[in-house]
Amino acid sequence: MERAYYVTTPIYYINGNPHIGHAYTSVAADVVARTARTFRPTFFLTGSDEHGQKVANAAAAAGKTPQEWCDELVPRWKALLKAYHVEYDDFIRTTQPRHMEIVERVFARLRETGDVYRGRYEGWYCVADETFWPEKKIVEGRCPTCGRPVEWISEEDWFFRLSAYRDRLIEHYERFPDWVQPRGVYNEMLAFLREGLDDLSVSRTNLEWGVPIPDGGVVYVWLDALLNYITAIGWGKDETRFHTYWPAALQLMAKDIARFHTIIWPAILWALGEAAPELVFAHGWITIDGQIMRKSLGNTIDPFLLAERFGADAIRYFLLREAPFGSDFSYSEEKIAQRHNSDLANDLGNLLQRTLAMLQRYRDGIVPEGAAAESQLARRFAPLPVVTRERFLDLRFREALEGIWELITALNQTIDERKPWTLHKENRTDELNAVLYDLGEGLRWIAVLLHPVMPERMSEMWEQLGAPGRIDEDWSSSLHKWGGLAPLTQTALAAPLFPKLDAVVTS
RNA sequence: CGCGGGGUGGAGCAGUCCGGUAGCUCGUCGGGCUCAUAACCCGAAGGUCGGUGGUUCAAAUCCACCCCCCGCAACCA
Repeated sequence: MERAYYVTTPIYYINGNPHIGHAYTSVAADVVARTARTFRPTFFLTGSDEHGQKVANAAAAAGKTPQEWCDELVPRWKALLKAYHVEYDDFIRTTQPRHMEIVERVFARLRETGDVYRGRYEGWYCVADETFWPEKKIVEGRCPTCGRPVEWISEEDWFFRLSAYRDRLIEHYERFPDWVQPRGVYNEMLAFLREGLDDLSVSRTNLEWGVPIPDGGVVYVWLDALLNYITAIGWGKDETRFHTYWPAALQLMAKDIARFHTIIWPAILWALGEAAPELVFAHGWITIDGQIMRKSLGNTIDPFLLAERFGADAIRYFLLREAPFGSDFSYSEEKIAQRHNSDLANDLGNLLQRTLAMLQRYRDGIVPEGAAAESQLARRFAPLPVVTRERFLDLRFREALEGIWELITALNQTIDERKPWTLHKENRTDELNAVLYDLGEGLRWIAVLLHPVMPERMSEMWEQLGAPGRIDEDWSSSLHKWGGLAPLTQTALAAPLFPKLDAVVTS
């Protein structure tokens, strides 16, 4: 089987409800996956991380068993993905046998190879916060966050020999300077490596909610969770399938968990004799008034409400257009509304509307024969599909969208310059037909190119144009040349695709 | 202490790696058009690119120092 394009999101930790940040990562991964799918085998994995202390606590607080708690929450996360039109190929749960069995085997194997060994973990521990604190953070024997006295804990644990992989990691970073992106994260991780690495404790003796270790305790959730990326694709079970996907083409996440994916994860993979992923991309945070969105700050955004208010496609567009992917960016409903109105309603939606209205008025809604090959637009935008695909796959979403918007602007300019209403009045039929055809064809291109970002709305547009074939075909055939819109097709003027939002509702 | 990110016209941001007329969106002002969701198109005003010094024929971009904002400082995930 042909090597597939394998893309992953983190598996989401379900100790609470999803917020817009979760949708952000998933949407970005979805756009990449949808783009890849148009021309090669693709596998998009997402899922849920269900073990660990916090889930156990959340469940206990709700008076449920951890498993009950997870079973109730998972549908909510799947609903989020559905609400945002995220089309994943598999959703893995770390409580599934297919995952847990493999985690047990990995743990056993790492013990055999000596990468996991018995050691003693000691440190200052705050019972209330369930957190270990480094010596220098302790304030007069008290927890720096809650102020309660900390205890000295000393227990037997299993350790992963992370320090042994330090040199190889540094080498890998130097040899593949693009394997971690964006650049800032790469620099930070490399600097961290150079400071030195300690071994990592990978067992928890005082916890039961996790993958059990034969001699007692459970596997540390991060080791458990990271392994999902390979348990889902058949590691240790189906070598052929596994190697069809691995190494992953793209592992996507927010930058707060970059360290786990760019230092611990490759070391684990190497310990298992596997390759590191090809690209780990850690994107920025969504901020509100310069503050990080956090449950504890009470400023999280309910993604379901947001999708309802603006439409999922408009939010998808906003998230990817507003800032360069990778940097933090500040969120506000006002900005969403502004983007929606100026880019989607005014530039794009109105372009579709005026085009269909003219087709309706001058040609009974029938696409005319056009002098397609000689079109200026055809020549100017011929390279756009290749450029756009490249940008989507490189996660330069903003640049990709800006490029597509050049076509939208060019079509609006064309209307202004060629004045179809004048051509009609003066009975200059050939010229009018050529302009109308160009507009229809340009919109067909736009629908195809924007489909990965706004699948629902672009499919509607596709139908209104009466375009032939499938919108998610390989671009090298659907956009091979200017002229794919079949003449004599019936178009359908409909209600505005992106109705303008009058007032900005602030919550 | 240290590490990382940021400080660019009224607002929000590109550009900085690989020096060479400072760009985009929104807003403002003026004009055009009437096919269209009071939308679209054209033009204008507005910035000594945080500060100081240095390298250079030339610096937002490279180097040094300083100021301000934010994050990290690891085994909670």
